[in-house]
Amino acid sequence: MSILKKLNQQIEIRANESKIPLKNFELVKSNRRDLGEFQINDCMQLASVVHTSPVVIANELAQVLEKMDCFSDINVAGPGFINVSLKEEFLCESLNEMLKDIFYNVDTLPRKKIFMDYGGANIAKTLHVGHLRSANIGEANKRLAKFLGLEVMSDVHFGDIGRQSGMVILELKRRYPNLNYFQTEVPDKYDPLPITAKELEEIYPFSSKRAKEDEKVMEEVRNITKKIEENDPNLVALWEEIKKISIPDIQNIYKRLNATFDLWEGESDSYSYMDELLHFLNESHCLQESEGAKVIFVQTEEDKAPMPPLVVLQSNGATLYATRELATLYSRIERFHPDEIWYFADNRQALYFEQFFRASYLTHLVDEKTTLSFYGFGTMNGKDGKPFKTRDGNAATLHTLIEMVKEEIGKKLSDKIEEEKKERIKEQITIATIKYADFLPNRMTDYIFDVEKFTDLEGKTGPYLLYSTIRMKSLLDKVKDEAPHFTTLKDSKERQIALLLLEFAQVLTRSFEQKSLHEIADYLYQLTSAYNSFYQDHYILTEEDKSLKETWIALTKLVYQINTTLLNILGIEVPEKM
RNA sequence: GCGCUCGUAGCUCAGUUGGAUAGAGUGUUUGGCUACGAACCAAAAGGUCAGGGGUUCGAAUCCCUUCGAGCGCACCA
Repeated sequence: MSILKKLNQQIEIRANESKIPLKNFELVKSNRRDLGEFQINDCMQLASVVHTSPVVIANELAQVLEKMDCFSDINVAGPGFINVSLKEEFLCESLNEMLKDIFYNVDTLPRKKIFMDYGGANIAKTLHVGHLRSANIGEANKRLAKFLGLEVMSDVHFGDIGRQSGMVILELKRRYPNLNYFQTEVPDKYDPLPITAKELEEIYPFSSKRAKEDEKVMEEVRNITKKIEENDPNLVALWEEIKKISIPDIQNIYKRLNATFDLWEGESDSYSYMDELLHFLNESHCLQESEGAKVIFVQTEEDKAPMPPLVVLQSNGATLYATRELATLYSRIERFHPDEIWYFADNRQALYFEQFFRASYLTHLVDEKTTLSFYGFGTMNGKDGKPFKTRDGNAATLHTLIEMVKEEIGKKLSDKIEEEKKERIKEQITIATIKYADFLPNRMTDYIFDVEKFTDLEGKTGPYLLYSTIRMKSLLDKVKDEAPHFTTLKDSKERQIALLLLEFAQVLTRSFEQKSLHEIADYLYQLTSAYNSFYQDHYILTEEDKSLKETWIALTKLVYQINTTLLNILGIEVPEKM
């Protein structure tokens, strides 16, 4: 159990023994550092429960704390606040334990199996900046969950079938009508595809625009889409070829972003479970006919707003996104038996996921013990507040963003780095810059995509964290033979770092609960910046006071460990030099 | 129309299970490299927490209301 959690529990138990009914007690980091390191606000609320003045309760609680031997400077202030600081010995002992094993200050979780769905790239559409969030947030949550002791598994869940396939194939047919995929009989051998990944990227938006402008074209798209679904051998073969062109590109970008997936499956993989699913849904008697389509009604009496039914089969009998999602869920439950399934996607899909979840429970596709969760994230907008588009009207590709940032990094890279290492280091700093900038805002809120924000290399940025962490490493390399140990913590800058180190467990737990990494991102900056300020004040290597020097090295070592641990959770690599 | 999210420093964002004096980065002005890596450190200036009302010992945070923004609302994904 983490240091502060242990402390909180002890305080609560002892307070209860003294008839002070503290509940869910937590020491709060003080925002009045002049009065103490932690504050206790609970006495004001307790006053109305026990019908005593808050100051009287505060004084009683202060006496309990006095006996505990880990606090100093206990004082009651204002309407009933208690301010306390930690004793130097307690702080040193705690940090020494943490130095031995970082998990001394981590609250691990009971083992559970989590299946995660993030990424969501579409075949034949290049990844754009909007895909950054899903990859980053999903991957970091996966790493965080694993770090806290959960069993996790992830699937990229490609959008590899559906209307877009109809769109792309129709346009391909228009441009290359003589390809033998388009003849009626099945050829002995299919023609090689004459297109590159680059052309593929251009085809989808082109075709999509045509279909939107002309209902006849849209009808053709629907027909082709349906034919693929009905297993038309030529069209299926063609689509498989298109996937082969598209997927390596996508995988490459995910790899660059350090996003890893245990499964590289797609919506189309759900087809092998489709018959079973439809049979299951029929048996559940939840499927109803409405306006020619087969739907599941998911509205309940408690709903204040209208909740549209989930369409499972279109009027023409074709499946859609929801159907494939249900089939995918069916297969995941059957194959992996997860305790929880987490979906990471844009907030705009919130209503859809609500329908999908309700349908899943209603039909008993999942039982009540299995938790389905949707974790939405904000949209990445341009400066005009609308989803980000470049000047030519298309969304900026992730590839372009990465290369743009990389160019800036290249300009600042130290000349001392060996030529053969430069490329790799440049890449590491680039990815760190982009990822860290993406992690800073809260998961839920929309944020403005600004190239300047991503190409900024100073201040609260990825390069700042890398630079500082590398500098710590460089220092530690110079003192390898010393035995670092906390023996004294008096100076306010050192104590501030120490308090931040104690907070480590809480930061992890809160981030995990909220599935938002901005707290970890912010904590990394706070810790690093507190350390840098301390670093500037002292020359560690030449310090003559031995116990002071040992403590400072211990401090450096622990901050370094926390930094590398957290950066790793965020999916950010630390280069050896920069 | 109904619903969801939001409005905090010039800009970009934290802070919302109610706590004391609302924070950071950036930008502006200024100071610090012959000592462990200056992609660093230090200082100043910058606020009607969109407006109004309410709840209470206490509100950026909870409730009501006005204004403003974005998103979603069955055969797309």
